[in-house]
Amino acid sequence: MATTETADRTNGEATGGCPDDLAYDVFARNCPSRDTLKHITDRWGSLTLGALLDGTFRFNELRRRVDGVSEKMLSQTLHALERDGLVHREAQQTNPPRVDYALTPLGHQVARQLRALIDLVEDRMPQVLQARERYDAEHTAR
Amino acid sequence: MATTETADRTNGEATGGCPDDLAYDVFARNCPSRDTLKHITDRWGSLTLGALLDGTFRFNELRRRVDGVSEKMLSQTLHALERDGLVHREAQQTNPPRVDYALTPLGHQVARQLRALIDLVEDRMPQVLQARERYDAEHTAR
DNA sequence: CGGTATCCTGCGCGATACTG
DNA sequence: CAGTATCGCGCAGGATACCG
Repeated sequence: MATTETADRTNGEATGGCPDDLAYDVFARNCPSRDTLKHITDRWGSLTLGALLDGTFRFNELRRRVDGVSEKMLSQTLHALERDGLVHREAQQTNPPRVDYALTPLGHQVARQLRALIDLVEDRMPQVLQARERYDAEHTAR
Repeated sequence: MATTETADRTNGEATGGCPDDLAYDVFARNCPSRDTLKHITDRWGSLTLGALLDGTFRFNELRRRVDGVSEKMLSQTLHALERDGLVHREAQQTNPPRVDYALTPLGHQVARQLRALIDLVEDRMPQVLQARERYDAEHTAR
């Protein structure tokens, strides 16, 4: 079991704590908060949380909303987020099966912070693109 | 040139825009905002921006603050962030050389959003760890 | 529909060595 | 000190096939 998590678990996920076990400092390696931050900010993690801010969705609905995610990665991402207590999974024992994913209260708090970041980035993209042009211009001739 | 960026460029960085080129929707693939979000939320990107919120730092000072980052990855990360207009690089032509890195105004806005997320995660880690235990308990016996 | 099991590949990233 | 150059490994993650 937990097959799709292999990569995740073999990764870091140090069960040991931070130097000071009261503070969870992401800047220290071997701190579990770094792993959680990674789950959240990961390519698919961030987009999945962002998508779930809009409501409750079924597996394939999510796949469509998070453009480009594969079945495997969405599944893996959802498991990690569920394990961290950010996503709630509700399966109805019907045929065909129906599974709904939603944010937990904690997940909602996180997702809102994340969304604020995403909105900021989207809003400032013109500045970013402009900065890139400047940078590239200076570094190609140089 | 741009040697360390190879991976980055070969990646996505689609110069084409989003379907609608006025909105930069991270949920759509091939949208440049997704790349920028990646730079920001990347393992080292997030930590580097977070570290720079505390002030201006030299290369090796940053290396020490962002525990575990290699020279190569820090260099690469800083270049990406500088290119996106989030980090300002100021080199003094002295011997030994001295280079200072600081956030741009835009970088500051982004970093503050990011920091809010990081603080939230660190603050809620006990809940996360508790959720993990519950999850693991339910899924190992099962 | 809602996944899991497997296989395979590219590139993320660390280690090491070298430069100005 | 502040990087770049190069090599190599390992995992992220896509493609495909299969299952309840």
